[in-house]
Order: sequence, then C-alpha cells, then structure tokens
Amino acid sequence: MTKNVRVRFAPSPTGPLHIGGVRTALFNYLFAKKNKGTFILRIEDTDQNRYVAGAEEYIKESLNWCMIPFDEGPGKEGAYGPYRQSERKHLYKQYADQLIANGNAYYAFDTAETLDAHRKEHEAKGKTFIYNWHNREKLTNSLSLSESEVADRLASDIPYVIRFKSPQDRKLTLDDEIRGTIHIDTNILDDKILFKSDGMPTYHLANIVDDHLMEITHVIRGEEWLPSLALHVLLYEALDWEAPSFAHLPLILKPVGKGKLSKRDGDKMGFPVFPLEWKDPKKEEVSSGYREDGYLATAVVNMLAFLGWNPGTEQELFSLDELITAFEISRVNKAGAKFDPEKTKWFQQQHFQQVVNAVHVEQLKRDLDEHKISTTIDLEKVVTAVKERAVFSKDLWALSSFFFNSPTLYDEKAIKKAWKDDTAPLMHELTRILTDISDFSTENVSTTVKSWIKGKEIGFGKIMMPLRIALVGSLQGPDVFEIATIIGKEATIERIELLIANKAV
RNA sequence: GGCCCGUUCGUCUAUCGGCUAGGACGCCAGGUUUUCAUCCUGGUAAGAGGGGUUCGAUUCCCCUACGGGCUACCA
Repeated sequence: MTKNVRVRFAPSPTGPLHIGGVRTALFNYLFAKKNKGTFILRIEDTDQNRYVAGAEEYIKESLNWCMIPFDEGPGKEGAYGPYRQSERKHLYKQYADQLIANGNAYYAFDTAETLDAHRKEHEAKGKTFIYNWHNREKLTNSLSLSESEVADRLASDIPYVIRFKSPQDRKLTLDDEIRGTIHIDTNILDDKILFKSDGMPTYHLANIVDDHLMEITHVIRGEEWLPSLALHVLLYEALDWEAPSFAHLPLILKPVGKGKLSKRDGDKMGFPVFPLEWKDPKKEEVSSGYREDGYLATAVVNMLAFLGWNPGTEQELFSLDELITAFEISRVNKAGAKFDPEKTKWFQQQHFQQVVNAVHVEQLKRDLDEHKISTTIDLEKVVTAVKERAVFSKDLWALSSFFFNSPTLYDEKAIKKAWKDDTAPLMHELTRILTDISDFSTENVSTTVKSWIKGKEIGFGKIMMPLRIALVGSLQGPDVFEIATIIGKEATIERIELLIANKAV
C-alpha cells in the first residue's frame, strides 16, 4: 500500500510572505493535488523575538488569493493539529531528551558571549569556529563536564541548550528529488542547537518532529535549506524514524545584479515582490502587492510556476487545474531563476484577455458608479471594443471613459496635426451626412462616410482624424465608426459640433 | 575563509550522446488596423573556459572560473 501523500508549507510569521515563499507553497500544493494528497500549512513560530503581528493572517490570505488553499492548518484543524509550533511546545522536549538518552545529543552550558568570542578569535586567524567533534570536549557541556557537575547545573537555574552530537567520520549519501545525490562528510557538520535555553526547540528539531508526527511524506522547500539536509536526515536516523523524500527548490534571484530577490528590488524597480499589499506594523512602510496592483491571481500563479519549472512542451499559458495535471517535481530546475517583471506583465495580459466579458462589464459598472454616471450605452459592446488593449481591470475605465463623457479637453498635438483651416466646414458637412443615415450601424456608417470622402476627393485623414478627436479627444482608441455606433447618432453629431464650437472660440 | 548547490540567447527555458541548438519575454523590422494598442510575419541573440571519455559531446567525468545558498540559542 502506498502512503497518502502529505506535504506542508511551513513559513515563519516574521513578515509578509514574498513571492519566493508563494512559489514554494504553490509547488507543494501542485504536488499534493497531482498526487491526490494533502496540503498542510504549518506556522513555524518558535522564535518569539521575530514574531510579527498579522503575518500569519497575511500568509493565509495570500494562499487564499492565489487559490491554493491548505487542507489542514491553523483554523482548519485536521487530525494532526495543532498547526502552530508555539502551540505544540510541549511536544518537543521529550524528543530532545530521547536523543540525550541514546547518546545523540548533549547539554551545553556555553554562553552566547563565550561562543561569540571564540568565533571572533577564529575569524581573526582566518579560521572558522565550528562547535563539533574536534572541540566539543574543550567546551562547557555534558560531554566535558563530570556527571555531578552536569546534574548540579541542570538542577540550578543556569541556562542550557541541547545540542545534536554530529557523528564523526561518516560519509553521507543524501537524495534529493530535484538535485539527485549529494555527498556530505559528517566531520564538517556542527553540533546544531536543537533546544534553546528559552524552552523552545529550534527550527531543526521542531521541523523534524512535526514532519514525523504529521506524517509528511515529501518535504518541498527552498534551496536555502539544502545545507541542513544532512542534519535533518541524521535526526530522523537518531530518532529511528523513517525520513520523508526531500526536494529543494531553486531560489528566485534579482532581475538585475547579484543575489536573491529582496523587498528592496521591488521598491527600486517598481514591481511588487509580495502577493498582497503589506503595511508594516512597526514602520510606516507600505509594500505593494500583486493583488492591489491589479494582477490576476491566475496570472501570478502561472508566472510563478514557470520560475524554475516547465512542462516540457511549448505551452506557457496554464490554468491552476492545468498546472496540477502537468506538474512533475522531476521537471523542476536546479539553477536559480532571475525574476522578470516584464514577463510577469505578459502573463497578466494573456490571462486578462481570457477573462469572460461579463466580468469586465461588471468592472465597468463599478467604475461608472464610482464616477456617478448612468448610461444607456451597451457596456458589452464597449468591453468588446476596448478589452484587447487592456492589461489590467483598471485599464478598462481609462480606455473607455470617453464613451460616457464627451471629450471637452482635446489632445493638443492631435489638434495640431488634424485641425486645418478647412476642417470646420468639412465637419459641418459630415454632421449633415450623418444626420441622413437612417440605419446607424457600424458598417453602414463606415461605407457612407467613406464614399462621401472619396467623392470629395480629399485624403481620408482629413476627415477621420478630426472625427476621432471629436469622439475620443485624442488620436487613440478603437475603430471610429464602431465608437460612433456605440454612442449613437445623436451623441456622435453632438460631439462633432462641440469640437467645432470649441475651435471657433 | 569553509561547506554545499548550480552554469544553454539580455531574461525564463527545451534538449535526457547525433544540433541547421527549439520556444517564450524583451528588442528591431515589416504587415494588418487610414489612429493608438492588440494581432500576424520575420529578424536579433546562447550551451563559461580548459582537459578528458566517445566514431561523435550542450548532453557523461575532472579541473578552473563565475554565480547562488549556508556558515546564529533565525527560520
């Protein structure tokens, strides 16, 4: 019997989730759904000092917006809760004790200051201080101290930590679903702290205990965890637990320059690095979000999926369901990917065009309400005319407001280009031509006006450009005759007369 | 510095020993739209360098270079 696939996304509530985190969540989600498994959200809040109010809510809302909801997590209790490590505090100590009992861990009493001094001293000599087999006997811990000394210290209120006793002289062969085999010599490992003096476990212990208790089958996380893989595998072994499969995702890098993508890159280059807007509770700082900038969640998800993964076909546009079907962890790349705001915009444009007109009509209705405009104009037709030049919902109004408001301000450059001495009489004549048209359809208006222009033996631009300015206010927008039919005969003539009057002053 | 991971057009990537190295974004040119945008067509541009292995290496191995990550009582 194969085990039910269970994966988790385990962020720390230290601030807003950035898009790298969202991608990690997405890949976990895709993997879970692809394998009919369970996607779990676990909040890793073992560091009380770094806790940020609102961060957990932000994380949940982000997943929600991206339409990658968790099956189990805080607020959605399954059989493996609670899902906040702070609420599981009581669970961890026993495993640390177990490791001490079986010789895989020990108490350490060194103060942060002494260790810091050791580090500095080593650094000055160009060496690195590592707390492990080659110096643990010289430091203050239950391996170097006598049994009674240790007992005394533990009985007193002297703070202590519990460290993992990294094995000596072992060559580890680790497996990663994305990277293949990784070789590690245990002699370079340090004796990581598993249990802090404040009574909380560190990430390493809590993570392993929870993954085991929650029966996680696949750990899919960022590459920054790769150096910890050996420790984690060793912990599973020391606890006599079966380790899950591991997959380390490549990092998302800055669009330009060196290093991984950071909050600052977004500020500097003017694109969001967060899914949702984030207001820092401490500083008076607001970071923009994809949602507030008008991006479609499906576009962001599609873009994120293609950062470090591809289906192996030439299809690039995917819905969430299609991603689930196509996703293969083995097709995830090893190398970090530079984030590309331009391509993100392209994904947005493509997804936006796929949205059905009814949704855009609703948006337009809201815009009209906001501007306190009531209209009899067919909004469906407006959307059809304008949609293909829009990238965001907010563009819709900018591109179509002239349908509802007669232009009163005219683009100066356009006037200069299109308005000549003989334009006014020609426009007058045009209004008469238009008045006589009984069937005011796009095609009819188009052929009537065009044949009239031909008959006059003047250039098309002489009429078309001023007409466009009269209707739109500038030399932009959809087909003039289409605009004319949508706003209707009366409004069209009115606008031409308005422009003539305006030019007469 | 040490350890680990990586390296194909400017960017995201395809290729799992046979390559005239494919696609997408961007950019450039042309066409459609008698406007602008869209759209279409074409173009630009790449396997870090050096050694092996092989009939044949972008693909496998080694070295170097470069990039990235980690190196906390943070995750």
